[in-house]
Amino acid sequence: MARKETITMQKILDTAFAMAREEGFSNVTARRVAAKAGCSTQPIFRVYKNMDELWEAVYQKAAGFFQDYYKLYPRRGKAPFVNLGMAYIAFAREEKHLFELLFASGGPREKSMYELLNGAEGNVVHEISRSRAAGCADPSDLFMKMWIFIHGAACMTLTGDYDLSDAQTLELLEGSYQAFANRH
Amino acid sequence: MARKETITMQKILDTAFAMAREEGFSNVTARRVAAKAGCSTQPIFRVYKNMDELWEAVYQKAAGFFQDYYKLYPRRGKAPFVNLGMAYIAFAREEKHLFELLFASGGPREKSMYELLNGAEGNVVHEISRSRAAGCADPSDLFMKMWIFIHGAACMTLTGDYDLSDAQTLELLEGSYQAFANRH
DNA sequence: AAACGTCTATAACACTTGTTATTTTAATAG
DNA sequence: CTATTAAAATAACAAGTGTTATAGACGTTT
Repeated sequence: MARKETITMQKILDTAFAMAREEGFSNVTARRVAAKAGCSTQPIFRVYKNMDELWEAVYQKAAGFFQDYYKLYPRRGKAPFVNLGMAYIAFAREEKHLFELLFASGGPREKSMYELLNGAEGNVVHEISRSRAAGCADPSDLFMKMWIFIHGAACMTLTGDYDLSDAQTLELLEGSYQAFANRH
Repeated sequence: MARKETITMQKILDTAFAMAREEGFSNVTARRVAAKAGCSTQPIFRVYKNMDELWEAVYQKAAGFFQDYYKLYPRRGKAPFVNLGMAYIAFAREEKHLFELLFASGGPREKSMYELLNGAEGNVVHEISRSRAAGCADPSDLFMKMWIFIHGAACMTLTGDYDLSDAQTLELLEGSYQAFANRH
């Protein structure tokens, strides 16, 4: 009845996501995706209404990718905030382009960090509740401070102003956590 | 002997800088600058070899702008790091596009933050020396932690995840400074 | 007033972008 | 084997980019 589909939606999305990951989100253009997928631009616009729709799909895939990354990252620290920071900073170092897209671009597409973390299984919000149950006086203040600190370190990896090993980062985060928690 | 110059280098640079400040660095294109300056693109390429040269000049002007901003910002905190943080975070809030260009873009043009701050008069490096003289045990560790924290808060203003008043920020920074300083 | 020299404007080139119209290809149904 | 039908390729359009060649405008000098 008709010709067989060779370029699937999945293939286009995977290609576009790989490009966003390796070359940066701004390099995900119609012609470049087509070239990397080994086809013309036409199949893209068959399965996606326009590029905005593909970009949105790439963003969502990146969000899921981070959540998996966070979920699977080894818990080496004592406090949940420390583990969150370790995963977040490692993600910034190892997935610079995705980190920029998700957490540092400031674009309109961007979810809030809270939302993005809350979506992950084993999410940090549960861990905050546990902190409160464990007797922390002001967990939301601690959360904010740790979050600012973690985000700062992660963003500095993008500009090359932060380049510490995992062991050093672990020590840094443990120390900061203690410093923030042991007050008033 | 010749026609009078109407579009000066200064006018072009001022126009381009204003655009970078108000509309973002990526909107500083040859035609848009020309339109805003009320001329054709030709005068731009008379005084600048190419757009890269103008962009570099805009970047340098932004760097000087921040240094003036930092120098003139009122010192309301007790510690030098707190004052640095207040100015830095206020700059991120009030000059989003310039902050992104200078401190959060990750581009190849970017100076290190240390370099950028060190260039300012009344620079923070002097203030660190004073901290050491004042008896702080490990000023470079304190500097790093405060710097990470300050940078984190500033970057969060870009994504809308940090929106505290000056008074709240002052309290936050004073608290963090105390937390970081009272450990070793 | 005429000529010269320099600044500006106009127009064009080559390239990239998203998007769409048209044509070709291929697989199935009769 | 032919006709149908959907997918893919080709080509084009309109808008944007940096850059450059050409033509025009203007002030100074002779």
